[in-house]
Amino acid sequence: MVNIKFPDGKTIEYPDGVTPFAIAEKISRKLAKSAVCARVNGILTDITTPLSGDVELNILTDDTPEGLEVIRHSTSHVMAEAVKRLYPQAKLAIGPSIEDGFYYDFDVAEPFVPEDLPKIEKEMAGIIAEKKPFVRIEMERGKAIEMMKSKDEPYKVELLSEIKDDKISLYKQGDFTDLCRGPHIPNTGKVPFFKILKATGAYWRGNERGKMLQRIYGTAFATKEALAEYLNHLEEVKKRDHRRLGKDLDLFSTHEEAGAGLIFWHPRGAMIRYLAEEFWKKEHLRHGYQLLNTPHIAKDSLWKISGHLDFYRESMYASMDVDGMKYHVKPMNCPGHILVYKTKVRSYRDLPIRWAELGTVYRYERPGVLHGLLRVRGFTQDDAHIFCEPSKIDEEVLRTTKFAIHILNSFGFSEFDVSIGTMPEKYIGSPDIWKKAINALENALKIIGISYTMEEGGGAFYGPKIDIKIKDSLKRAWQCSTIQVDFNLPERFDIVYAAADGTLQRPIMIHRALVGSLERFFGILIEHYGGAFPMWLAPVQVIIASISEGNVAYAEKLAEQFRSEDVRVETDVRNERISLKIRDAIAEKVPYILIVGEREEQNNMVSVRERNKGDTGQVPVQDFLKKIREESIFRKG
RNA sequence: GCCGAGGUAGCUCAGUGGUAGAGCAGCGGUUUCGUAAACCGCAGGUCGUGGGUUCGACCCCCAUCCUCGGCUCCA
Repeated sequence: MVNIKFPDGKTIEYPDGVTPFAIAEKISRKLAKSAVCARVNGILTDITTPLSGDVELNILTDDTPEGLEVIRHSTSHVMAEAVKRLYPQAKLAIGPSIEDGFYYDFDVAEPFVPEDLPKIEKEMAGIIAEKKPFVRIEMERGKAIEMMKSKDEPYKVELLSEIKDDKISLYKQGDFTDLCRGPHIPNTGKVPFFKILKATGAYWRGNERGKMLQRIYGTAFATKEALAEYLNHLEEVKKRDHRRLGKDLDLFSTHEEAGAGLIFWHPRGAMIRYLAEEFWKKEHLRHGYQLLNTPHIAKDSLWKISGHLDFYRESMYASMDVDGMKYHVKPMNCPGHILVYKTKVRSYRDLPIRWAELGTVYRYERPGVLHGLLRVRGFTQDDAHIFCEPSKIDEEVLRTTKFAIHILNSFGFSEFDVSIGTMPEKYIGSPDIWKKAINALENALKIIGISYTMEEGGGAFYGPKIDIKIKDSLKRAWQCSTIQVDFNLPERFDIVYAAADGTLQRPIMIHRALVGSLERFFGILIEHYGGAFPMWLAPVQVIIASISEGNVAYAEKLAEQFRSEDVRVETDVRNERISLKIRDAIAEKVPYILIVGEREEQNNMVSVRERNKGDTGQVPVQDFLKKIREESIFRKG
């Protein structure tokens, strides 16, 4: 007999060799139907594995995260079988479940083309209809290697030869056998609602110099609704794509003539940038920073001292000749700030010095990685460098982190993922000094009470860092803030301050960016708001639309009045119907549309149409102005 | 950088070895209109760029630039 302990604490006896599935059937038909796998004494297993001894049992249904993962993993096996049926020459690599779905990598002579995907989907449907059981097979590693050799699956052989255990497991459905830890769903008929999404290239084991394989991505969900919802979500993401909205809303462009990854800000985009910059500068001044401006190019001697020519060369553009000397476009602002520091003797009384600059830098990014505003070659960092006494490092990191969160909050973000990056392989400075810095970062985060993760090896070459990722309205995470301690540059540039005891001491430097880069953050903002910017950032806050020719003068008079009060207003006095003007203004995602005709003109009123609310009726002009004046100040989206 | 897909009018897209198309936007006219598309007309393209094959290339081939989906990278 086996004693089964259930999650609710009850223990029931079953005959030896009973399977979780049989137990589920006993409990209810519904449970048996939705059961996907089981957790037996904490270990995920097949639902068909016989049980013995005393076990704690969790039956996992298709609506649990583990259940869904198993479903997706099994679907990847089904897809692999389908591919092998259609393309017998294909070699299998790996096929895990991932967030939101799964993929499988194949080595095929001809890359998959989009037309292949429906064929594969159809084949999968056939396999699913066959309801073939997933059978777990355990065997000696050597035997498995033999088997995969005989099947001519070199990638599986390679994987097997690296596994430490002698006993390995395989899963078989019909004639298709794959190396796999499991668990799996009981049979292929249990694959619920799936979709193949795309085929791409991917390196074997992620190695750039390795073989390029072909990867097929797909997803699967327990219910039709969940799949539909996910596909819907993908549509929503597409609709909010900043490249799409950037074009539709006339915010920015890139140009083949100018080069890849170089952004041109159009009037409306530039207005949003101006508003963001203005806010950013004011907040910095309020938080104890001073502003700096430094040049875009500098002689290679500067980059030699900073170490960039040694450590950052791949990301720097080639030098240009100026009077027989080599100059480089700057990839970072820090050396410039240090030069300013060095212009006079600094006292401990001057510290901390906090210098901020919206500094434009240029970095070489490989052509394949460029992406709209999110990955570019020229961008403006919202940079700052803090020079402080070593004893003040905790305090400054704390301050900076709080400030970062304040700024991000102001732009409408309130969820964060925080991590600390530790010493990478390529680094400068002593390990001891690194340890100290990491402690400082951890202390600061502990004091604030933010939870964080450690990213081993995730630091910059010159020091450890705190990274803050924001979550946008679609729950996607974006790296924005970074706070980096630097024990190294002060050393390289030999910067000092006069301490209280009259000795010269080395300050600590903290590099930090809050929104990261203006280009990237702009892209994030566009997607976060779906182009519908809050009042304080909206490039056009109000469109005044005239009903007919007779009201044009009134519309323009109002616009002039609004403009004099710093309202960002435009008029639409085209010879068009009001419904067309409303339609166009809605497409531009303008917060307020004011409709003015005879009725409004006579009483000095406006008819208000609010974004997302529709027609909200007539109000006196002064009332409307008062309302939007207040809204324009309000931040946090 | 690697694998794949793509680049035709301002935008979205059709076309396919034999004279380059539509809708929207633009411009002109008519209409003067009350909350998500009035009507008529006009104009707009060296089909990303450079070579090649061909009697003839938007179409086929090569190179190159740019974009997209991934991989890799991301101080």
